[in-house]
Amino acid sequence: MNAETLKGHLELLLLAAIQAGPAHGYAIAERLHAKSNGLFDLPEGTLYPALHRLEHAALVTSRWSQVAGRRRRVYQLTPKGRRALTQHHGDWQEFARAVHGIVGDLA
Amino acid sequence: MNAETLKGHLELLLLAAIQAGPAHGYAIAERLHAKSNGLFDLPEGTLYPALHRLEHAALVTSRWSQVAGRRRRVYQLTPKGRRALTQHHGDWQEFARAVHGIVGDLA
DNA sequence: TACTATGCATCGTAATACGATGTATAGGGA
DNA sequence: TCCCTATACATCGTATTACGATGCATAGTA
Repeated sequence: MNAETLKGHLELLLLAAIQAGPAHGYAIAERLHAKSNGLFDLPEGTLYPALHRLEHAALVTSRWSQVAGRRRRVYQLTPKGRRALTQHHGDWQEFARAVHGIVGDLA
Repeated sequence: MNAETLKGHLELLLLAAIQAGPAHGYAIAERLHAKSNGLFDLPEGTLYPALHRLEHAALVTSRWSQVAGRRRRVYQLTPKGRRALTQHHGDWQEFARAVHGIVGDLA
């Protein structure tokens, strides 16, 4: 997948993945990978800074968890995050409709 | 519209707009504006560098034109540009399907 | 006269995705 | 035992990008 394709939509995807239930970074990446049929495969350099941005923006909170000797940072949506997700979702639909209106002629 | 939303999809939109028929920069922006119901309103700082990138990549060619005392640079798709458009269109559909698969649960 | 629309262009900035790299644990295969 | 892979976190530096600001020029309109 083109590197630039994701830009501007990553936040939506992460929020949506977390909305499905609290999860740590690795699990979030796996959810996105599975639900996209393998299209999305977030590298660490993309995933973790993005999660930190979400937390900094108070859209998610995190807590440390210890599972089988491995530490995990588990993320959860805040009410603000849920609102942001709704907003992003609407924006996405509007954007996708607009793109379709332009390239739809080709189909 | 969020500034980042467009990222990575601008090339597709421009190619699609030009595919509808040769056009100069201003006209291309108007087509996108109209076909998106006003959502896309490309500023010059976005439009012209992007067109230059397309030409540099040999996806479009340009020729100068003089209309009513105003000079215009008219862009046209190359065969390579047409192929790129097809490719981008496929990529877009794949991407949009994947996003829908992830956020679709919210609807 | 001044403003708006048309039409081109470039520079600098901020944001972003990501490759590379590093650390650490657990488990399986050679 | 040794090594590789998967899991799990993190940061740094780079390239790319969209875009605001700015500038130039013409035509029409208020």
